[in-house]
Amino acid sequence: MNIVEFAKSLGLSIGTVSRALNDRPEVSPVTRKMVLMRAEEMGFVRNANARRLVTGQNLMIRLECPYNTHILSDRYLVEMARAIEESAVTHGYDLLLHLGTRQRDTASEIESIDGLVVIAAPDTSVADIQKLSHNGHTPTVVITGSNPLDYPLVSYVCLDTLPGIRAAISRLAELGHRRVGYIGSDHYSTSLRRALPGLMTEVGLTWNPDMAIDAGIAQEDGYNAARTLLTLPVRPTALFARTDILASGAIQAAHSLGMFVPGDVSIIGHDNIEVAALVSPPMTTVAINIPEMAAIAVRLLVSQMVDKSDPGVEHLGTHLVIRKSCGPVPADA
Amino acid sequence: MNIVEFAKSLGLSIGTVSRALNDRPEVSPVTRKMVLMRAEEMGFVRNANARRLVTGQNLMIRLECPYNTHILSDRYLVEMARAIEESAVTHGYDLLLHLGTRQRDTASEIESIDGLVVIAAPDTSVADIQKLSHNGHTPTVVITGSNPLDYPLVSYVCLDTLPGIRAAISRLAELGHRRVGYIGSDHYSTSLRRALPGLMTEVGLTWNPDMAIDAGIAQEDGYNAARTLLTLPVRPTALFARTDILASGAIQAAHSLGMFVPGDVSIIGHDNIEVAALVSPPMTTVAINIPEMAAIAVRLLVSQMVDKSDPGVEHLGTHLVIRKSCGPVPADA
DNA sequence: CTGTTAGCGCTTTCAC
DNA sequence: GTGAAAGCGCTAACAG
Repeated sequence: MNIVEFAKSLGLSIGTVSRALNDRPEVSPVTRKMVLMRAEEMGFVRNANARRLVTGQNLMIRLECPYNTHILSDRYLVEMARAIEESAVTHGYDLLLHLGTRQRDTASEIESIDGLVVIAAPDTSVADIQKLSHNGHTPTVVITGSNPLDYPLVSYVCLDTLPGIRAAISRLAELGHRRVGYIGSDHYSTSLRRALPGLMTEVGLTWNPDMAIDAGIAQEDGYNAARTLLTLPVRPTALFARTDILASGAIQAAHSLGMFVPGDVSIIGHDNIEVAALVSPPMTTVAINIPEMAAIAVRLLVSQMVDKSDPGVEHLGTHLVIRKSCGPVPADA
Repeated sequence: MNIVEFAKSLGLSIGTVSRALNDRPEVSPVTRKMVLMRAEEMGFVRNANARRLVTGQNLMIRLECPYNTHILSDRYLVEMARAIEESAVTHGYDLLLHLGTRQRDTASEIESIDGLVVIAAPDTSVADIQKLSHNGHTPTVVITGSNPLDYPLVSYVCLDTLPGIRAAISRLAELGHRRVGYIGSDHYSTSLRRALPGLMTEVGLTWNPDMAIDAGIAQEDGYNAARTLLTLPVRPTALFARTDILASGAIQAAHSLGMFVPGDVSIIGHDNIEVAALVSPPMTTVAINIPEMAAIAVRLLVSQMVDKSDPGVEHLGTHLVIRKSCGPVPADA
């Protein structure tokens, strides 16, 4: 059934019906109510494609995820997608999903979306963003774990991780630790590596470059790095790992050396992915406020799409989640 | 730019251009090549909404996920989404995402999709499916961890979990275990509870109803159940948990009792979610072939959408993934 | 407040 | 093999 038949069955013109359905002010309350009621009754729904064609609005945004989600982890992705969808829906938008599995040119649907949310991976480049946003012609917001890219035609939601990391190592200092090992990943943040010495001495820890290892991204990398650190002649009494995955490897390494966590060594992770709460012991870690990140992203995007405002940049902090993987420095250390 | 301007700039009629772009046979090879080339050059892309309107094809399927993903876990969801997207894209379809966060009536977009993939949760009902599929009017496939629902107007992809579970406990028997505890979840499968006694005695284990606990779904439930089982006067030497989440709780329970896994107690999970590989020790578990499940789902859906064939039902098995949480029965037990 | 009508951009007959 | 023209179902501008 289309609007013509529907209008006919009500004895009204299609114009009136359309106005009623669109909640326009020019239609009498009585008529509107009647139209709405009968549409419900008869199950009449307007053809979305015709509406999109004539209005030029798709009410659809695309979520573009990196293929390789390493850092983000699946939990991150699902939570992010869920939060973005929620925000999008409240603004009246639907969510189209690209999980990065496709080869073909995405240009084929250039006009089928109103905006784009890109979840950036560590290796996302300016060229990627440029292509995805069609040189900035499609309103776009990029969600990144670090800093904005050098491409000002799109919006950015960025993470300020330093304060949260400072809180993490500061907690270790309060627990009496002095020698804290760092299991890093230059893959994600070379800036942290640079800031770390200052950060550590600031909170009262001793900085020792031999206790900072640039591991990779896999759990095994964390395992190996932790084995190295924990078998040092003068070993660290606590470890901070740049990701929970690395930290979970570190926990396994401690166990493999017959050490208890947190009895013999304290461990802190970063990201608060699902695993963090499920490992044994549950992991103290630095958490990202994903719903807020998503809400900010959608807000930036909507203001580009609807208000035609310029792209913007917003920052967001992290916070420490305390579980059971940290304790006081062991007496014999 | 629309097709009129584009055609004009080529000195052709819109009919010819349209035919060339649609790869119709009636157009001369020379013309076709020219049209395609210039479209690329000039960046001309046809308006998707106009095409959808006139063809009645949306080339879009919706993925409907349960809000509460407990069992499925996020990994399951992401992998499933990724696999479904991949299959969908090879068939030319895009993926619309509903993560179950919305309240409003989905009827508003009834005609904007060609088909629907529903990931069923344990509590998904016939009424849910009926509503989502618009009484079977929208081609639909339901992916379920157990059996088809009593609603034959849609397709189903089902999991045959029993053979995989049999393989799991059979492995425990081979390792010399006799007393195996079961941490179940009637939430997911009451059928397993019924089949278990037979299964256990079949593979050579002793069946003892006191060693079967109906836990809940949270990690803590697995923890509590395992504490109960492992402090029995005559305790089980191995545990099989219905989900990896429960199993991860069981590992923590063992640690809390000063037991080593697998030295003192062997533990097997089910589902092979991300966590399974990351806990300490990495968990032996029963795995689901998610990409295959997704591929089957999309195939069933496409044959409904394109070939107008009737809904079907397909089954799929699971397999055991051996990691490090199982070992021989301890000598003193 | 309501009815009439001109498109939105495309596909697809129907002529030639 | 190509061009002309009739819609697809809707919204919005224009009359009344």
